[in-house]
Amino acid sequence: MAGMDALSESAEMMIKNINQLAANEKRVRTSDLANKTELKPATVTEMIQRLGDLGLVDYEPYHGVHLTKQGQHVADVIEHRFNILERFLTEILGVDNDEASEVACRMEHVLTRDVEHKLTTFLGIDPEKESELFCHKINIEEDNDLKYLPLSNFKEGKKGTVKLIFENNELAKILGTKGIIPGSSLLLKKSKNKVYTIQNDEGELSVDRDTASKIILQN
Amino acid sequence: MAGMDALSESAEMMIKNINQLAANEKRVRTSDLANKTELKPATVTEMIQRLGDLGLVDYEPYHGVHLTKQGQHVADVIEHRFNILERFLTEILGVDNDEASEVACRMEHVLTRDVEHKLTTFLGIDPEKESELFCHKINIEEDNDLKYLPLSNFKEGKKGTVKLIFENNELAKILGTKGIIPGSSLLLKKSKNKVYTIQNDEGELSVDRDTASKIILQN
DNA sequence: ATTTTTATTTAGGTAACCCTAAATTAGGTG
DNA sequence: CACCTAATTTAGGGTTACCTAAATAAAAAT
Repeated sequence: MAGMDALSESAEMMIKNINQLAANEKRVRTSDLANKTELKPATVTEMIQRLGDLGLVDYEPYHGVHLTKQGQHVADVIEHRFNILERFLTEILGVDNDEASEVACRMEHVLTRDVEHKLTTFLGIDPEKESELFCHKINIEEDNDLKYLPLSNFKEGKKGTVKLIFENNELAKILGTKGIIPGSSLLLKKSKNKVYTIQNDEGELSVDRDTASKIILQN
Repeated sequence: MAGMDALSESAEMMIKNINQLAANEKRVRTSDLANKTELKPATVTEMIQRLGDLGLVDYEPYHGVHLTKQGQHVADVIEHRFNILERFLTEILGVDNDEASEVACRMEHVLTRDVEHKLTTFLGIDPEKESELFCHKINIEEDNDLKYLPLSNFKEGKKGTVKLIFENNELAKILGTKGIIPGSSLLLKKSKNKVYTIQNDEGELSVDRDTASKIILQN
């Protein structure tokens, strides 16, 4: 592919903003971008010219820009990374929304594919839903190298150790009565139609995907 | 304070490298920095001149640099952020060492104090040890806004809900028999001499700091 | 102590990002 | 359709962060 070098943060931000404004209008105008980015129009023109040269946007002087297929892909990746980071910061660390948004917006540019992927699975996001939502296909390949993994992303027939259980107090209690507590082992017998059938010393039970996403295992 | 604007990533990296080389020699030479950073000597000279103007290094032409108090503080903050990020990436996400190191090295420049702090407490690091290790005093103030918090960083007399229990399988089992499972409530009665005395429906028990750092609560 | 070698700095150049001010184009108005 | 206004681009300037090549200072060697 052409232009495979890493894009600058500024360039990625411009693409992100073009993508966001493109929701309203087909061709995004220079002044709208200037407004959104708080840059001067002249600066925006310069940037989109550069992006045009890189084949990331289709730029017609005096008539705005829109993302090329390649540019759209970049936008989707950035968008996804932002969402993942923001969720991690707010849901797990408890960072307040504004700050989480700002920090995520800076971090999104330095995430690698692998870290993004691992963070995604750590958050227990359904890969299917994910690709719907973010238009960014994540290849799930082998996750055997991931230390912590939600049950929802576990493989059939795989055995793991429960490391932690997220969120739902009721849920945790119920699972506890079935021997599913941190430290215990379990086997994922079947995952079919979003129903996860697990087996442990005390027998078998099935849980839904939402529940499965809250049980974090080590494989 | 003078020069309170955010430093560039390049500037922060240079300070970090000066600090690391300073372990061997008092005054760090241009060529050593050039080697370590893979920049040309002329570039290094230019950078350290800028840092000198900012009061971050003490620069004597032809005789190398060393960090000023102010520069040392920047180095300590960066170092700490790097360590925290690296630990999170390897220990929690299971990212492999080389990639974790690289990503942490990029992310360290965009972490805010608050996120750094919350990540630190999330990892269950003892604030005391931390300041020894990293020479970077974290003010622990109010952590009431943090959703997830290890017992080791909980306040005496505070009640919380167990959200998850990390790592030690044996430990989790034992805690489980005492009613400490995700979803259950507990009260931290006393934390003294690194012994944490907790109370719940089933009675009282005491745990050491290491154990306490593995019990994550929601307050 | 002078010379040679090596380290360092200065000088001058490029590209990315930002700006302001001046030119230009597009699009609506009379 | 010529005109005016608002949007846009071009021209020209500044800073940071890199570079190479030339000059200079320090250190080592004879």
